[in-house]
Amino acid sequence: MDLKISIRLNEKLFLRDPESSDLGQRIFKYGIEMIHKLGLESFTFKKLGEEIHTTEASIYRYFENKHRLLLYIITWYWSYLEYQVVFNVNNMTDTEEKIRRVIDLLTHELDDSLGQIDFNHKALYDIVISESSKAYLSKEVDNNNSDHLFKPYKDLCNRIAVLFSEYNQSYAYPHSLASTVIEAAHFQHYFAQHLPRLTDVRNQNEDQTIQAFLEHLVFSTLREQKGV
Amino acid sequence: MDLKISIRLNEKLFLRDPESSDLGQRIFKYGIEMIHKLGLESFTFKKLGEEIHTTEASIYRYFENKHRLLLYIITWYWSYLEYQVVFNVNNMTDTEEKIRRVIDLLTHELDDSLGQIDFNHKALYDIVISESSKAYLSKEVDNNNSDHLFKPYKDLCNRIAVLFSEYNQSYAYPHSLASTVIEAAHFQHYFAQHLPRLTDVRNQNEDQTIQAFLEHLVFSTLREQKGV
DNA sequence: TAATAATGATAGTAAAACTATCATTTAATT
DNA sequence: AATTAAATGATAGTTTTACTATCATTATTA
Repeated sequence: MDLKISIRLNEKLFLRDPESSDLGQRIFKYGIEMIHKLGLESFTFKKLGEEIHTTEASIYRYFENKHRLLLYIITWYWSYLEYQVVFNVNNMTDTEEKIRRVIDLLTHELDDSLGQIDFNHKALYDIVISESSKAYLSKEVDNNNSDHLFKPYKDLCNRIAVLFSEYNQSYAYPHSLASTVIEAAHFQHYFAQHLPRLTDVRNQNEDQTIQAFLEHLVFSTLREQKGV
Repeated sequence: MDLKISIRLNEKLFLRDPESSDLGQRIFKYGIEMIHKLGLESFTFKKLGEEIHTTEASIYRYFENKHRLLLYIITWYWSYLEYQVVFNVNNMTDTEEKIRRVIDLLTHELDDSLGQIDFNHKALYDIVISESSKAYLSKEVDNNNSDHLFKPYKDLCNRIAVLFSEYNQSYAYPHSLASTVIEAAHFQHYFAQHLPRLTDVRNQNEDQTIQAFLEHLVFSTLREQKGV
């Protein structure tokens, strides 16, 4: 079986679809690589152009600016992750088990067992951890939101919230808990790597510890009021 | 009684102490105002200079760049907040009550009952919500951390973690829970204002709802294992 | 009152963040 | 195979940002 699932992203994210050409795909692939290496602040289209032997101007034909490229990359991640969530949870019957699986997916880098990904997904996960909030923490948020650019994030969040509600119908904050878990999964990683006094997570077993922390957090919170 | 508590911040945050002169204080005060208005990305020292009738060059004598100014502002906030926590919790005996008070402080803008603050503290709180993570999400994190620039944040986090441990000695993740609560307090506000589908918090009673969400989260989590 | 420090005024540089133009290569259509 | 259209490359140029440097002027302090 050699099916290629391709993720269609909102057309407002780009000027020319990067999936549609070799150059576009290189911009995506090496964009991830270079944002990872340089950080968003030092990353420029000029530098990316040099790396992939094209010009600044050519890259500008695909993306309005580097923030849009970041948003595209992050959105790709949200979309793929939601797909993974649906795929993984699909044949499970137990809600608790589903939630555990979701937390597992959130705390580890993307799984490529289907062999879909031809870029550095460790780098992508690192970018998600350290740059993703910059995708929405900007003055363009409201405009971007009107253009539905954050839909994949919201969809993912909502899917998790639905599981929480399924687990405990009387819980009042399923969406807030979902977004908290998603965000916490990321910054606990970041803190473990850079500001260890803000976390109890150690470098060894980083993923598992975060997973354990979040599982405990979620199930304690959801059980508390169960049946009340 | 007319005491002026002044917060001494790490000297590596600035080139010349902004507290020490009228110009420095204007940079701080109107820096908050303008970052709030323009967002960090569009904010420049040139624009700030025009606003306060000084020159770009003069501002550069106080701060290396706008990120340092942001870090200074955010650090000021962490320090003041820790002071508030200590002050407010001081004469309480019940740990649960202390924790509730801390969550209350985290979810509301800074209290100026002492009349210490002569700048827009609503704007400061908004900046903390939408810009503070940019203070550490950069490639300079590790260097900044070596210079102890995040100490106030860590101290605050630690103080909260200690309360959590006091409440339940067997809880394994007090620091992670503390940083999660701090961060969640901010982005739940942000989501309520800009991406409402990521939260259950409404615009009315925003602060109280976030407070209720976090109290429930914290106490459920801490109670779960109590006595285990 | 002299010395010192802070600020203002001005200028300048390097890089970032774009936009524009036109030639050339590649791909699609007839 | 010839024609046309689309994508890319090459080059150049503009505006803004993010600084640094210099020197004159205005406050402070000794």
